[in-house]
Amino acid sequence: MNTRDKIVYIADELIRSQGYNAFSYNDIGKDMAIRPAAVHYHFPTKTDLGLEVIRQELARVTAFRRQAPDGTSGDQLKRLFQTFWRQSVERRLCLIGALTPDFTTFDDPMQDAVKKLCSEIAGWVAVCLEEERKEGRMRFEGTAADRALLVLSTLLSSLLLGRVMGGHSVFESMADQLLRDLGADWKVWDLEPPPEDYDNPYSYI
Amino acid sequence: MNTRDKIVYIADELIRSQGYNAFSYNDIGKDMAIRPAAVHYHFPTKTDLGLEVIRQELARVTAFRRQAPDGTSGDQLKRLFQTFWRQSVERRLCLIGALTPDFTTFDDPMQDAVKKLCSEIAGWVAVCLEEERKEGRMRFEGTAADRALLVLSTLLSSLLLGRVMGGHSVFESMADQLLRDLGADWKVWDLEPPPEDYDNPYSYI
DNA sequence: GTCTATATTCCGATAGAC
DNA sequence: GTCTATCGGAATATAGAC
Repeated sequence: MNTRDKIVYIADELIRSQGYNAFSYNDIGKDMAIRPAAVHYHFPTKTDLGLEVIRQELARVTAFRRQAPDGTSGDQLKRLFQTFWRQSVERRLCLIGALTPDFTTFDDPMQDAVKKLCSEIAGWVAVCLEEERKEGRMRFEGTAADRALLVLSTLLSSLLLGRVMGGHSVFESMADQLLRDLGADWKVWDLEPPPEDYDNPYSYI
Repeated sequence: MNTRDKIVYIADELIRSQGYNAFSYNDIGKDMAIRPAAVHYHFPTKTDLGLEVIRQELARVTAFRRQAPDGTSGDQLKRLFQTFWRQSVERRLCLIGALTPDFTTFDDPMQDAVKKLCSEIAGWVAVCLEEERKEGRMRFEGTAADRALLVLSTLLSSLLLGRVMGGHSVFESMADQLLRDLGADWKVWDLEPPPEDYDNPYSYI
């Protein structure tokens, strides 16, 4: 992995574990044994770096969706839950949960990117939910877009609360209730242990 | 209101609108027309100030619960939803949503206080949910404690996502789904407009 | 091209004036 | 007691060495 990608990788991890405003170029430098200023060569401003972290995340989601066969919305949702499960175990947040709290402190380009991140992810989940409902494998009232926000919220908050209230039992409990409310025919416990061989292990969202 | 309480009041507002790590003593000073260092007289360290913000919030919740008549768990939940509705309109976060993302950057006393904040609020909601279920006014599977986390998560995230994805329609949609899943006999739209005459208008949680 | 040394600004915190 | 002047350090960012 080249220096530039390594910087993005570490920034991604730091954003999820400490928050965007709490990490510094110095933190990145320490992890890579380079000076903070060297990071500025690759990403002149912190916004440049933040935008790239978000861009790569969205690229991974897009790639995943593109290579997913038709009619696998259920599997895609399982993968989503798996990913959050893994984040929970490693006590990290998803990008949405890590970035939205600091939203008002961002400059315009970052705010736009965060908006796009949220809407793209929510849109993906909505498509999956709609198909699952159409196929009779899930049931819910209202629009799929509304329901997608509820799903995302629960997953997102389970990571926030899990870190504070001890253990990933929080994630498991909340994901379980969520799936029950949706009438899903699978449970969190059915899932494989979250895989560790992603291109970027902190994917997706 | 004396200087000390005014500082706490403004700190509370800044934490909810910008996040804990993003606000400074300088921001407080600007709002009050005093120097940043004057704030240090009242609260030597930022932790001292953060702890007081949390303490006052919990005191308000405790006072509210104490003065609430028996058998009003439904009304208490309505008040909770009302409060979140108001925060949503004013584009602020609840304290839990504002503090938990920065959790790993806090020192021990702040971490303990945030833990206590979460567990106290969740405990309150759990008691209300349990009573509503017992009285047949709500229905859900699993423990009330687990369900309380789901309720809290949804409310919390609706504020996070609402600021980003435009308008309080996010809160209204999510709260509506939440109440439907619980089988509540009331809807968000039934609630009075959120009152503005609290001791501290940013209450509770 | 890539990184180091350095500047600048702002943070939280202390010492001391009134 | 209450607040102002100021410190030491860390943050982002720039200028220039290799």
